[in-house]
Amino acid sequence: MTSPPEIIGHGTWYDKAAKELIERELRLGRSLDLIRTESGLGASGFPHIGSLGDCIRNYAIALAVEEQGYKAEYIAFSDDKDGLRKVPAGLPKELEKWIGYPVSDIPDPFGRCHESFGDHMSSLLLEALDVIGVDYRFMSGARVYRRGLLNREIIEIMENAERAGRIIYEEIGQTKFLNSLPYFPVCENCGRIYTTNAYRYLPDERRVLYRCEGMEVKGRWLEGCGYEGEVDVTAGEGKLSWKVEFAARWRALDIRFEAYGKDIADSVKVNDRICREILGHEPPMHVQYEMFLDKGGRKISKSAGNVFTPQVWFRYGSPQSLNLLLLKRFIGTRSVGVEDIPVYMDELDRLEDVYFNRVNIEDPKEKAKLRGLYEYCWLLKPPREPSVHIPYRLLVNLARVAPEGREEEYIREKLSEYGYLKRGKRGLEERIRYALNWVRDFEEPVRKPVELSAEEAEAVRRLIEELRRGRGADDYQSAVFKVARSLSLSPRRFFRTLYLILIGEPQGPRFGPYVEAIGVENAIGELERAVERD
RNA sequence: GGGCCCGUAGCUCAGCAAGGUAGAGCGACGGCCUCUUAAGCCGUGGGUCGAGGGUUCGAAUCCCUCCGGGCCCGCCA
Repeated sequence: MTSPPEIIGHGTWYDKAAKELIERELRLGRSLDLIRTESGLGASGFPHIGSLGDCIRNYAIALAVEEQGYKAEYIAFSDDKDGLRKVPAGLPKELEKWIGYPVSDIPDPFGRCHESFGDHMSSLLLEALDVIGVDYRFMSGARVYRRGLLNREIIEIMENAERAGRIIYEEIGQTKFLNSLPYFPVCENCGRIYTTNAYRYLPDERRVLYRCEGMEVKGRWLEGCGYEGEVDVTAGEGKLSWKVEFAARWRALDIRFEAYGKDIADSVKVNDRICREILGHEPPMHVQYEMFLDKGGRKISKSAGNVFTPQVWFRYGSPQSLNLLLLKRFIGTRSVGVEDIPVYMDELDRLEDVYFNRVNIEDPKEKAKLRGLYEYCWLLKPPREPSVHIPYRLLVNLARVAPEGREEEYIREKLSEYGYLKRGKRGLEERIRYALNWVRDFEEPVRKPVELSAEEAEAVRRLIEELRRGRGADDYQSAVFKVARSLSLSPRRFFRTLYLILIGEPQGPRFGPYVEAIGVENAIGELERAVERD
């Protein structure tokens, strides 16, 4: 009640969770030499913003643990032994033939840039982690199985498969593993992993007997090849079902924390019990969060198949602004789209103002939280100086009207005029680039031919004459009124026409200075084209 | 069938971890550039925080019930 507001770490949710995590490990009496967090990286499709969220949040916990004075490590585990279930949007239909194959066995559809389909997909996510500056230890599921890192766990689970099947049934009502082993061998005949049914385990040889009988994948029946075989479960020729695999990973890799999306909540629930009851190991601390949803409606990028990827975000916004989206809240379903990027860019500026004491926050708890959030957006390596702050919308508006060929120069001039550059220009170049990308990608097609009435065409012709005679911004500005008066045209309407011709918008910057900025010859050129077309 | 989240200004949402005077953006409205151009600037209005109950000196925030909306999982991962 009246207790002083004791602030943990940087005052954020992450610091509190890290503290709980450490207290839990102390209670369990486990070594605190190295606290590992983990997240699984899907490798069967384009990494979505949410995939990055899995990584960043688990990494942020690792950072928070380090802030409490312990060593921590974040493991990015690629689920590349998983089979392909669906051809991702934007990729050729021919890939259908690879459905059911482990994604690490499928050739890279983009050519030779990566070893496999799975490798290509997970590397997209790793690239994003590198851009953001996440310090991770990468593990490939396929390689982990091949190197036998999970062998002890696989054997224990196979030996107790019946109990595992019962636990799965009790927790989520799934009957499949009452009759099958929670292990998917890669079929030695056809190479697929989802079509096999492992029905018997031979403990002495550590082999499973299986039939390639087929399985329903995403509502479609995937026919098996009928092959019957047996495989050594320690040879990396297959994988554990997700229902038991997490548990194996947690113990073998000594994972102490894993936050997960609610889509895998059931699997986590089952794996917690498997881990405790079969592997005799206390599972990691968990936090469940909601999903990020696509807003839809807006085309993002053809090559990415309309998936909202981190790479798309980086075209229009900074890595830190993306971190802000991913870190600021842990709960609540959130629909995200590119249209949200400006909001997060501006919000990050506000946080930066708080961090550098440019705005005062009375409540110390509130202040600590906002500062902490800012620091986590920078992964605890905040800059020493603030960047230049410009409302994103202003940049976009300037980018929209900037004369072709000298966009950056024009924007810099205007910003300077508006007084935005007084406190330095740190990060200005990137901001201009984001805004220009935004305009190029989302606002280009508005420039359509302007239909001119005979009167308007005449006005434009007269204006061209005046502009040729004029000498400077004031002359150009007056010319508009002069011409309008001479033809008893409403200046308002005439301006509208001129802006439509020059920038494709009914309104724009002050005419005279703008003509000077883009070069009077260029302006005349545009106007001539408009009358000729007419 | 099982589970999770949300409901706050006209709209979109923040605030909720750890209770202390209700916030932002957009829109609306009014004003500002001395030749009828605003992307800009200044200002105004606007909310019984879904409903009810509980805890508390104090609840948007914690607990319970209900109503409304959304999402995830259901023999894959």
